[in-house]
Amino acid sequence: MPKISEERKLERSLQILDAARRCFAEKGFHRASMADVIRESGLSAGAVYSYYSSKEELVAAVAKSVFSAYEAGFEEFADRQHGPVSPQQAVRLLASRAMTEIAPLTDGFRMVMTIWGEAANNPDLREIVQEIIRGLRSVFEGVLARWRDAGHELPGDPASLAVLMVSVMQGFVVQQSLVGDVDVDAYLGVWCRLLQAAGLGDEG
Amino acid sequence: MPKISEERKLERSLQILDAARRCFAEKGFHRASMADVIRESGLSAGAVYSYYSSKEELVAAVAKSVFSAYEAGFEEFADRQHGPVSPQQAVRLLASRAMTEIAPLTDGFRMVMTIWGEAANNPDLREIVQEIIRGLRSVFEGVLARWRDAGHELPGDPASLAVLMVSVMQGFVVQQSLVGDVDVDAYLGVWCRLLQAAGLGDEG
DNA sequence: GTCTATATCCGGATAGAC
DNA sequence: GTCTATCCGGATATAGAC
Repeated sequence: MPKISEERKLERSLQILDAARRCFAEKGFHRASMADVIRESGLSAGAVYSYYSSKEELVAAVAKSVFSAYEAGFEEFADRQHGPVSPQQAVRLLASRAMTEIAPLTDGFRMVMTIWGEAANNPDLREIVQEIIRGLRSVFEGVLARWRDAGHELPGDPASLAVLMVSVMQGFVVQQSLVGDVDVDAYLGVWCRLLQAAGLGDEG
Repeated sequence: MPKISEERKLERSLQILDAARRCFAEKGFHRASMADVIRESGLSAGAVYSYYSSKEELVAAVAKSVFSAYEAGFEEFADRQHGPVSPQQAVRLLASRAMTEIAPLTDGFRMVMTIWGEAANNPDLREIVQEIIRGLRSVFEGVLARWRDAGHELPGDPASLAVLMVSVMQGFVVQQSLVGDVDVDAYLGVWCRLLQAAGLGDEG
């Protein structure tokens, strides 16, 4: 029998998750200590550990939380069966989702980069990241397949093109987080014009 | 007055660097301990620390070494002033360089991903990585500018297009290192066909 | 349920012999 | 120049009071 309500519990765990995300984004998973997270959360060690029983668990929870809102849009997107969407539109929609769901987080893109780097050597995180990548690919693949079925020509199979389109989004994250000089609008603009020129645009 | 020759010294430091790279690629920078590196190198703690006075220094040296051979090709490329190269050709050449210089290293692409992740939170590494990214961008930018000056139409300015082209290479690294199911030839193929369709190919 | 204080461990770096 | 043994700081996780 819990002495505090479920809502209160959830609220607390989110408070911890948020503090952890900020710490991890700022210093990276390894440089940020549990002491940092505890301080940032405004709670005590005991309290934090009662919600997340290890740092590893907290790391995984943070990684999931960073992508969750973004991923939630995938299904919404897949539901739009009504009429084929152009690849260009799909690019714009998914990019704008990233800008509303991930960019506003403190050091959002750097956090993503940090997660990817950790995922390269941490099976738990890799699993989480793979799911997102596969989901994103399949959204693009669906759009491309429907586009082709609607009578448009594609310069390759939908699956391979989808991988490429995911790459363009990932490359933005890499360059934005590590160099920091990428203008989103210019980036999207040139990508969309390229798609247009290749016949994957709105008038394609 | 050194008791061992300069060559011997260099050889040793490379031996350590190589061992460190393998360890870092396998476990990541933080999970791999100096004890791991020391064991892998076959030398002793004292010896290793006489060549690299801290782990941090070793990490930076490894990061530099991973990119050095790849980067060396940039100038070679820039020297090819004789006649404009198509953007598509540039893509193929730089990709093939990556496949010969980075892919053969033990867990080469995962090592790159690990470096990027660390660079997100480590100013020293970030500097190193930025240099590579800027260099790669400027190679593409040069090619695109010459291509345009030779009378071809571009779907955007060379600088923005260059950023996009770098992204496509980076996205490959991300997906290959984290999902591991990307076929290089299919990937390059679809990218080149897209460039072709957009008028940036050999017959563009 | 939550806090403080701390046990325990591990990793980086060094000291001194050879 | 190189090796072994070791020191020290810091980080995770827990134990026990309230």
